[in-house]
Amino acid sequence: MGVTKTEKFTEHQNQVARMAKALAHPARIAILEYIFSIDSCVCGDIVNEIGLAQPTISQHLKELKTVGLIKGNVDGTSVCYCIHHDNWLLMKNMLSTILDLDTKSIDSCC
Amino acid sequence: MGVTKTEKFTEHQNQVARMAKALAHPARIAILEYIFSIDSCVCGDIVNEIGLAQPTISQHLKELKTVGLIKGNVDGTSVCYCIHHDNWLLMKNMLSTILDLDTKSIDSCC
DNA sequence: TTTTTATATCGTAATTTTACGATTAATATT
DNA sequence: AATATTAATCGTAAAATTACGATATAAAAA
Repeated sequence: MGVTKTEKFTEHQNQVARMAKALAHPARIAILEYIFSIDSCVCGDIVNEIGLAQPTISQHLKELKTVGLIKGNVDGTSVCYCIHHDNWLLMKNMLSTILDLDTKSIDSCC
Repeated sequence: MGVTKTEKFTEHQNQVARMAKALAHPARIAILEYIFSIDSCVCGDIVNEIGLAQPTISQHLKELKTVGLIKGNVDGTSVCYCIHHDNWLLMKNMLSTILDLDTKSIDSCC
């Protein structure tokens, strides 16, 4: 136990959940907001911005990179991160398939 | 360790993460999609629809209820669940504050 | 070349999440 | 009243997540 039973659900349901999971931690929200606020690549100062230890930030960045929401390229000793805009849009579309289900439905009870 | 350092982040960042977390499991996505598909209350047959044990479903329903995305009212021996439309809208607005950040930004590097 | 700087990875502890059998609680049926 | 039905709760195991010190890696600066 402790394992999500992925095989019980559709590929789409698993992907939606996977995207939501990437956003399911305040540190990752803070990181993404910060990168957006710079409006270009963030080189080096993410660790200073967020009040967590460097390995922890590195771990969160890795998760965001793994799901494809950000991309990083090495620049000397530091690494520059920025939003992967194409994948961000894919993520939004993915999430909106569930988020926008309420536009079609009308309160018929409760 | 193992605890999210909530105090390091803004109330808003914590709330966004909390909402995303509610959607971060395929079973909960499946449950929500199913309730939407019925377009009214779902009384009793959620467990049959999703291929997980009854206590597991009950646990997921509780989580969705705790964040306010669904509401349930007792009807005899069964319980009817439906979407909490007001809160669903609040959740969408909450998430869109981060999801829509990309509309303002232009690729200036990477 | 040695030292500094910046990030990633390793190892690990604490906590949370996921899952489910067993049981309880509450109502409906007989 | 006894039984059946349905959902919640309890207890617990397995796994995943979060966090960070220590260390490794890699490039820049001295």
